[in-house]
Amino acid sequence: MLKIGELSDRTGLSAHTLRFYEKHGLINASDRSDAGYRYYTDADVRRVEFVKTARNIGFSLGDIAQLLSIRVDKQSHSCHDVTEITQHKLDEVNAKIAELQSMQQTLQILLDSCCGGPE
Amino acid sequence: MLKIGELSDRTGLSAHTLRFYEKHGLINASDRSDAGYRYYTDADVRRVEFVKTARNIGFSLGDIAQLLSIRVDKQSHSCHDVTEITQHKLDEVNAKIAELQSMQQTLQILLDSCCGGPE
DNA sequence: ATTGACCTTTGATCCAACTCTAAGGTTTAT
DNA sequence: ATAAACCTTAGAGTTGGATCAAAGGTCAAT
Repeated sequence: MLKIGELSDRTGLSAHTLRFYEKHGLINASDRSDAGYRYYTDADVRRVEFVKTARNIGFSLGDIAQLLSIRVDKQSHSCHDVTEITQHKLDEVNAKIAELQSMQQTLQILLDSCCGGPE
Repeated sequence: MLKIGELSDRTGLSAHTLRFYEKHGLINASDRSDAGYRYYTDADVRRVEFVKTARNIGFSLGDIAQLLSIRVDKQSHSCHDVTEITQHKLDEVNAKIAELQSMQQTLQILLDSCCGGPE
């Protein structure tokens, strides 16, 4: 079981930010000490990593909460809900990939055309 | 020549946002009327589209300003500068694509495993 | 048992990127 | 020439996400 500082070290997010995420329903400590210290498990580390990736991609905290809730207990969502939300996010992800690939091309052309390349 | 409202219609950004972008050095009107009305060309439309794409991908306004300045007049930057900045952004783009693809996979698995699939 | 590094909470503060408001000037069509 | 639909500016307000501060409690090692 990790304390918040150790989780912070392991994930690169500050303890501040981890508490902030908790307040927004993204990451709950698996346990608390009598004094209230948060204790985290390896599963929590993976959860934090998922949040990091999703944030980095550009999902909002609300979006991430939704994805996590599906990921964790699919049972409690109707099949239709899961499909709808997930498919929607998947569409967004695919659109972003397409835009990034177009930007990638633009940048590559810029790079190639600079030094000694054709204008 | 388009007025700001027409540019807004054409790009889907509000006139507010277009002025805001101007204040931050991203988009300048090609011309002004005597009364100060902004007038835009087709090149300006394309510039706005570039900004939109870059924002959507997750670049900050500062990043975009930098990219635009390179795009517009490569001459005034040293070859080394252009290479450095562009390569850096390219690396970022590639990293984002990788993250998105990993998220894509996660979502796809979630989707497949839901209705009738294996847990 | 005391020190220093950790932890707790509540609430303030910061930043980027908008978004809107107020007070007023301009165009275009009738 | 007047109404409706535009445009101008400066500056204030909002939102989401993150970060900090104050005041104090806890833990591990000496």
